[in-house]
Amino acid sequence: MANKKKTTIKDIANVLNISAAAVSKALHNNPRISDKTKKAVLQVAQNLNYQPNHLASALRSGKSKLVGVIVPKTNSNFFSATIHNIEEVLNEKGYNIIITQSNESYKKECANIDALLFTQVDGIIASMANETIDLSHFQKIKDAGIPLITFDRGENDLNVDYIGIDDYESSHKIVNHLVAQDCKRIAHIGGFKRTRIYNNRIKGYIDALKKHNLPLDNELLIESSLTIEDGREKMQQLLNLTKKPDAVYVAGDYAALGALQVLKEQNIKIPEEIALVGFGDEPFSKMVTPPITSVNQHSYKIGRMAANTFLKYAEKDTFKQSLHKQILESALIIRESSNKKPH
Amino acid sequence: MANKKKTTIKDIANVLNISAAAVSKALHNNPRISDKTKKAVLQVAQNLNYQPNHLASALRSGKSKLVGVIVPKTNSNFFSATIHNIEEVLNEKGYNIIITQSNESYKKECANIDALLFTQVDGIIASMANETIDLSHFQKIKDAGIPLITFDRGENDLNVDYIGIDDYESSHKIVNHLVAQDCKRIAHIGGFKRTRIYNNRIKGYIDALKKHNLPLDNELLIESSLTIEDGREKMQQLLNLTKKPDAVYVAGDYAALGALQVLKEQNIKIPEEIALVGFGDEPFSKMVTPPITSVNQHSYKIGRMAANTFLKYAEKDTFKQSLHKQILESALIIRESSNKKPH
DNA sequence: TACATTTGTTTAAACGTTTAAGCAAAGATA
DNA sequence: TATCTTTGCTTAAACGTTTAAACAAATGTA
Repeated sequence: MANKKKTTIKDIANVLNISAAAVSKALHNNPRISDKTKKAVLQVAQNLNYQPNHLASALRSGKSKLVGVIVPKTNSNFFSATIHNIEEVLNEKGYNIIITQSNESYKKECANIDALLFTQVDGIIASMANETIDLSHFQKIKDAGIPLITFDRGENDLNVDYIGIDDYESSHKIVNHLVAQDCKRIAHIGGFKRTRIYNNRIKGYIDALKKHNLPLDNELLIESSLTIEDGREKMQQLLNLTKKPDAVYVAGDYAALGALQVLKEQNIKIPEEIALVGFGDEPFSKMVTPPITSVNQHSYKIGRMAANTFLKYAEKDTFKQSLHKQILESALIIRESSNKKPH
Repeated sequence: MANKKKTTIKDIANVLNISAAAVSKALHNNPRISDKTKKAVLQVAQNLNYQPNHLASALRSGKSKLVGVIVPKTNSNFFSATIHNIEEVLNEKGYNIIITQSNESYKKECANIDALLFTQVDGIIASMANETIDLSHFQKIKDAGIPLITFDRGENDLNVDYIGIDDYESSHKIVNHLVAQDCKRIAHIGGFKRTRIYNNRIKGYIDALKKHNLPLDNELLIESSLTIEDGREKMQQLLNLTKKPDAVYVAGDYAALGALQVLKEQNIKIPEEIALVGFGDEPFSKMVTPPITSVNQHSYKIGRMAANTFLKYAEKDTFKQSLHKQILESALIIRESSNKKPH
């Protein structure tokens, strides 16, 4: 049955013949309330199954104790794990999080921000959609006077905190590894250039090739949406070249899986004929045949750092954000797909 | 810069020299307000960048326009897609959703419920954690007088709405298919028996075997957590049997992937020596080698139905829930891993 | 004893909105 | 003309909390 009347602070006050204010203070363990009263209040609260009305306290205090999280997709291991860690840190401090997904859509991202601001969140932790170029919707968050923390996919122009790995350096690690495997024609199926992290990976790839005096061939550098399907398509495109690559570095594990699939269908030996490297270290990467070399992005640390960065601002009653990057070193996990000489 | 003062309904009223009540009504397009006033209010609201304070209106109206969603994990395609569809339906009706994940933990699920009730959500759409046996925390939701809609993982004892596929029947479809492939010793790596859906799959498996007069061998029926790792382990356990199975039906695609891995490592021909079937139709299932036969759970429809069921209650000011199941027929997607005779 | 301080509470206003009730002015009815 | 209805607004209370200010009683101080 629905619509029971909820117990309020006043009900408790009536039972004990004290004021609502006293009850509120007792519940907040105010030192000016006697232990006797506190005990009585707690007891009655329990008996009446009192549940504080968050809306009322949030309205009065101006703090909702809610933090919004915006991610492109929840069904990636990286984002799922990051969210989990954000939650763990924030729950401990009495915050709850509202997760929203943009599905890589700019429009959805705008809607998400509106919804979160509408809910009066105390801050937002976000990773941007692929589609996003214009940043004015993020400006709304800053205008609302609440902290905005970005991670993985951020933009310098926002002038806020950012937590992520060094994508440029990660590309170097990958190319270095492939060169050490005697690869000479290394292709890159990258993400969209307009997304900063993918652009950095591309830059890192290009610069690393230069460093090793490898020719930079335009047909070896392809932009992709990084879905499984697109990974297949772009791999096929590479195989259609007259001068095929001997290594392919894919900027995402899902697309790498698609690429792997195509290679196997065509009986191309991995890593002997073509070595394959992914990015993101999804759980399936170590489970497919052959296991795919990938880059671990420390979702654990990133989530915790993002949450702690928010908390830093939340404690202050006034603050000013500026571009402040916290960059973690990524870890290249070498597996069979690129390892020609196992120990 | 932080902490700008926000524009309220009163600020608008002051500018126009009318009452706050008139502004509120104008914003809600109340027929008793003149068009002239409405236009003026809208104009001023825009100029002052007025954003309604959701907390205040929610407090006053008793409706937060927020719906809580609880899932075991967001990084599964099924749940991610379901959430997306729930969101789509609810957003259209002015609701926002708060996603929380239990990570299959009973404790976390309790915490999630507390957090959602604390946030004064207008209803909760939930799929239960594997660990959950005791249901008293869900009782809290009913006690709060808000609708509870369960999907995929529910329990009859809760006496609320449930939306899901027919797990029992799905097992029949799988066994029927495997029998048609001439399989005689069909194993089942199932989920935890205490979880209703997995129990139903197990029951369906057993009854289907009986129907086909196949022997029910206890060592062929294994309980698993259905992670990739556990899938590996349980597959190995089956391979260690003196009388190996000639088909394995795994109750989840992640575990099926682990099983596939082990089979391939040991050069067992799929599907000739052992046929493999998964459950859930994760995106990777059609991409691995060989592609895994699986069951599609209609996440699209389930999400929309769950959302619409909630809306049905939300519109009423009083309601009574009871066990009401909406069961969808699942779809068996036959792929190479179990298809001995392609067309 | 007289005054100051501490303790434990109450009163009342506030947070920003919604809404029932009231009311004056304008328009309709007869 | 007198009365009824409609229109367009205002007033004031309410939602459930928090909190500054006030205050009485108890305790401490000299």
